[in-house]
Amino acid sequence: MSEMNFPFVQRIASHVALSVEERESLSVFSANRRHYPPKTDVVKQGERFDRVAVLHSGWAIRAKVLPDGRRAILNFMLPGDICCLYCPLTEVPNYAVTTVTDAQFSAIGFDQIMQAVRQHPRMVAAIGWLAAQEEAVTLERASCLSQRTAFERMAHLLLELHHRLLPIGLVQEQSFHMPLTHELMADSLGISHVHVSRTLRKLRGERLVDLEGTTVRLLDMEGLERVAAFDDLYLYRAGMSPTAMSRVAQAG
Amino acid sequence: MSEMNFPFVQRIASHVALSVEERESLSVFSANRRHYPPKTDVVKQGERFDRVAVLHSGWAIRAKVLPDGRRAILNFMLPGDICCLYCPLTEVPNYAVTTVTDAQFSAIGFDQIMQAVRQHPRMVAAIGWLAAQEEAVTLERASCLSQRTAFERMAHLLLELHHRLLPIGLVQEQSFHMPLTHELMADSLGISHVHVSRTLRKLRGERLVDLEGTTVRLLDMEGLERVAAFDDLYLYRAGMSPTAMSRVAQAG
DNA sequence: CGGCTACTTGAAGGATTTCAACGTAGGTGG
DNA sequence: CCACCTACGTTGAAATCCTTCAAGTAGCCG
Repeated sequence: MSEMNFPFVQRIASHVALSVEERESLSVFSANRRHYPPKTDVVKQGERFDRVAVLHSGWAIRAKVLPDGRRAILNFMLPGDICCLYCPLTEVPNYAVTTVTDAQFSAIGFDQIMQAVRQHPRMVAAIGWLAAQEEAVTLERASCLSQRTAFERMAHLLLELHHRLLPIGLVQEQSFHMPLTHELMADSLGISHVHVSRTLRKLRGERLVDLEGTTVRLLDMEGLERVAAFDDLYLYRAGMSPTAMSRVAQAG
Repeated sequence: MSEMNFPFVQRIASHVALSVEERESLSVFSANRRHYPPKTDVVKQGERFDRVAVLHSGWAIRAKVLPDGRRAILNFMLPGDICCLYCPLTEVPNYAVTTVTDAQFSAIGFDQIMQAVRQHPRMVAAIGWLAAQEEAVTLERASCLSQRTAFERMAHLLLELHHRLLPIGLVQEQSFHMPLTHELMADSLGISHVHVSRTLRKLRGERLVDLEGTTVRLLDMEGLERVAAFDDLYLYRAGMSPTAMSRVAQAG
């Protein structure tokens, strides 16, 4: 086995203690690894796609596009993220997955996953854990759109990215690389790109964050969390409990 | 087996041809059926809950509440809906499930589900189908919040409810019972309850819908769909393809 | 009948969008 | 190397959508 430590494995391993064999079994999620240039559709909305996708490197978005061109970004995908878990079933996703930067994806067939699950029942928990996190991120975004002001949403987004980049080693001293245009943030936060600019300015003005090019530095985490009503529990940081583990591992 | 035709089964059967045995096997989802009065928490946000919930009758909401009391309704739950699919894993949901009307819920243990799956591998597809629909509804709601105006959102909500109530026999001649207060709609659409009132008035003014008490009548479906940019494909009405069926049924 | 909850309406205010203009940086071809 | 182009970011001013506040109505239930 080549490199058994890509972000997907990294994230799971931080929640579930994996045996060497289990770890190797996860390599199916690294199969068919393929490179995509920026702004490329990996999965097209409304077109046939019957696999599960895993992002290994780079940033991507999952988005719905309206007939008139308006775009809603459902969530940002970071290395190790999974998506399209129901595509083997529905065969036609109602959202698109599009790269933001250069990115590497795997598209895994359902049969390959089930084979790994049969060998190692705990795979169900490993996959489910990532799926639950994807759901959690998306639901919290919906809650932002529904209830928070633009200012609060922006603060929340930066904290969310911080908390998700941390476990895959992409944060150094409260700062991280964020390769997003204002338009991407706008479509994610449900505001105009002009207002993104103003909102970021206000965050800087209040000494909550600092921006240098594509680098974000969170100057005042507590202040941000207060502004955003950020509750990091929603990301299930605690890890998987032994009881949940054993309950779900019965699956095989 | 008592009554093998509750909405949960009804909806699955309309997508998957079920054998008598499979149908009976689905009765695990009717176990522990329990009644809840209106405005009662079935699942509490942040408190332990490690089962899968199924709504048999009545209306409910799935919502996130912010520390300061603001509430985002993620989706409305209708008879036959499933939720908390990841709760056996996460053990602590980051959302609440609350009844709107009198309602009957089942809470099913993960082991019971897996037992049914072992007997009838197609159960995976049946459950997955409902889960995919829940996800679809929630994502479309997020897209409404992100990109649509209050007017469009309201039109979209009414169409969504219509399309979801139809397959469980709760629509008569374009009209249906909607036991929602303006405040519930407001928290779902991300607008104030005052603006819900005005928005409904406008919909009536344009002869798109008619309201009598809690009964909604859609007067102009095409007009509504145009206003809402409604694409009913997102609900996967087409049903499950044989290829998807066989692919996923390998699970057992 | 009183008290509650839900709905409605008007008026004022605030948050956000739109429009328009300008600045900057990077990439390409002459 | 410069000219040009395009994509991205910024800023101001006006317009719009929506919220908040306040007050009034209607229905329901004790």
